[in-house]
Amino acid sequence: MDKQQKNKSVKMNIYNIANEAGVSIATVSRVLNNSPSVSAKTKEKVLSVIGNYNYVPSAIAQNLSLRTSGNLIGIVCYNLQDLYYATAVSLLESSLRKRGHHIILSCTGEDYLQKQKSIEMLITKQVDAVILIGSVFLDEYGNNAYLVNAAKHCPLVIINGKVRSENIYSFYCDDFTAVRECVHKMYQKHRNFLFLYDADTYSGNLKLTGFQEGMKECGLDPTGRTLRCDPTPESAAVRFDEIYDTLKKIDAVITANDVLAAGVLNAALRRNLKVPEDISIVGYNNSIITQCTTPHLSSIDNGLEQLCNMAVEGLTKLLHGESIEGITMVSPHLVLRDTM
Amino acid sequence: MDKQQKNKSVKMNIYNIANEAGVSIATVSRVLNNSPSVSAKTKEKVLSVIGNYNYVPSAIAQNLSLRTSGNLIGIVCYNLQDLYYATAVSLLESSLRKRGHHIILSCTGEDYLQKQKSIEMLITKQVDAVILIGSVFLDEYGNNAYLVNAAKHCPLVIINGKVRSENIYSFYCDDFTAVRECVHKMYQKHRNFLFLYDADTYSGNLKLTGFQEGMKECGLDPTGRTLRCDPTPESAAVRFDEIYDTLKKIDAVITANDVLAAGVLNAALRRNLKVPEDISIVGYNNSIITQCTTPHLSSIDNGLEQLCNMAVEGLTKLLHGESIEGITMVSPHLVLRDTM
DNA sequence: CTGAAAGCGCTTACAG
DNA sequence: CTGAAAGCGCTTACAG
Repeated sequence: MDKQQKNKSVKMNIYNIANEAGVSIATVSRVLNNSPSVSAKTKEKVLSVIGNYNYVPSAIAQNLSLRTSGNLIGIVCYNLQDLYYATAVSLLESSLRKRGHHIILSCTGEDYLQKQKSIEMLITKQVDAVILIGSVFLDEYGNNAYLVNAAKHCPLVIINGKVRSENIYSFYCDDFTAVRECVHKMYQKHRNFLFLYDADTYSGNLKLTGFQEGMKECGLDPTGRTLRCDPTPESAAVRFDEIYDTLKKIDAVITANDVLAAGVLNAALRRNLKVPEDISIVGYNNSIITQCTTPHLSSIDNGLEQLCNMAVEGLTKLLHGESIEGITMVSPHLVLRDTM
Repeated sequence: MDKQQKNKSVKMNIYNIANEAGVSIATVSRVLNNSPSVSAKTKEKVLSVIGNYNYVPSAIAQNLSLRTSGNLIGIVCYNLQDLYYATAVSLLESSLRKRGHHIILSCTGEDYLQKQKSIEMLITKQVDAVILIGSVFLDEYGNNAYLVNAAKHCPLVIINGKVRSENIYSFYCDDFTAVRECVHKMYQKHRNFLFLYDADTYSGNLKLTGFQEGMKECGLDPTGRTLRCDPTPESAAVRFDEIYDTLKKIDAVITANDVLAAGVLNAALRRNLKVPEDISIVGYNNSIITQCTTPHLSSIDNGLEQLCNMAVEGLTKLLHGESIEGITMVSPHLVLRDTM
């Protein structure tokens, strides 16, 4: 057999290797697993055959045989093109990889059926746990049954969602309070508020209701002052422009993320408004976008890194048989820059 | 056995189910696979036991038994916190998921050893293929041996990298020509060029050399006019400021991505430069950042979506036994907005 | 329509 | 130090 052929990608298994080396599969397995009880000579021979054929044992079969898991963690996320989720997945991935886990990733958007399908697939793949990021949506009957059901197979970790049920662990950011307090703070100088958002996620709703509650507490009426737009700066700018005159000169805007805040800032500058003198703008996520604009955006930092770290730490404990709290909350904080 | 216990998460296997239903595992398997040759009565009985125990068969074991693959595709990417890579992974994931594949994700940064480890892990997990995004780095000997080796096990698809070898398929964007032509275009009005970049990836180098070549063709000396900075707007702004006076009023800046362009724009505005009258700025990636700034950034669109689509299409063909080109190139184009 | 048996690619007691 | 055998959780010819 010439070199050319040896390197051919014929899928080798342990039987082929054993045959070629003139030993039993048990022996091949032993050298694969560095068992001390193999003679140097045999070991060398087997190793050379393995090398020649570029043989790599199947982790799948090893796990089956050893009754061990594949150290797989499923991540189901809402939308990876949103920097927030991308950052979350990135943080989780690196943290989990350091602990010897591997990631199966699925992005599902708002479609709960797709989400359900993804979770079922992950369970089928024997994942040790699944992590949902900002992707808790109700099913057609308005409940979380599909999550409760999934949790019978492995722990479910939810980031920025809250489900109280057996074997489900929620980690979320108190966006409600953050926005509510932000309204109070802005109320010191402003009266004409506007809230812009672009998604009906759990945390999106916390922000929205936080805004409404804050306004009411300040004796203001939130009606007509919460607007949904598409997830682009342009859409935010257009919505802002549409409503600016109607609502008698808006002077305080909070947005559900920094991209929308940038859009509002653009529209405000286009109108020759002075920021923050004429209008204050506060974004959300404290992302790199805040530093891409002139002036830089003030933004609410939702402690994503902390959230992800806590989630992975919690998950690690669970996988080690320890128990953890069902619900963990992180407090966000306002980061002041130039737009407020 | 009460309901409480039934719902307990005892890992069931096909033997337990068969026992409980009073049939053989073959029969259970048949109802699992919807075989027509099971009596309605038996089927019902088995199904009820399966339901009671919330049993889900192991796809791992099924694949082993059927000698089928798990439809797993490995994705190794450089840095998911960079919007460019996040978008790439998102596009690949949704496209692959539609075709019935699942994704194992690994983010490795610049560390080639980590990259190698990730690729080996993926092969061990029996992936059908691995896709590398912007993450081709040379090993300590300055070569790609670890990739060539990996390609003996499954096809390697490289996005924004170029490796010519058996079973390796490269899809890249002609960033060299894009930047080179951009320099020529800017040369119509400008003479004082600057190029800012933040990573030594393959495509990063294409952009860099495209800039140098373009300048030379225009009779300009690129020396000292290419600067590396950190991947933040602030770092870009600082580097720009440092060099602005030294280099006698820079009036044309090209950056390796939009974040850096935003940083330069900030610094320029801070100096009260008029954009684009006093200085033109062109970013790269045509990301959402371009629309977050005032004025909006002109940017080179590297056709990421097209690249990802072509890669997945190519991969699908490969997996169906068809053959495809080893190297595929996509042409980027300049998108003019307000900064040039 | 149903079950016993062999097999997927591995590992590890158990003998020798 | 080495091999034959049983087992991981499945599927599917082969008999009946």
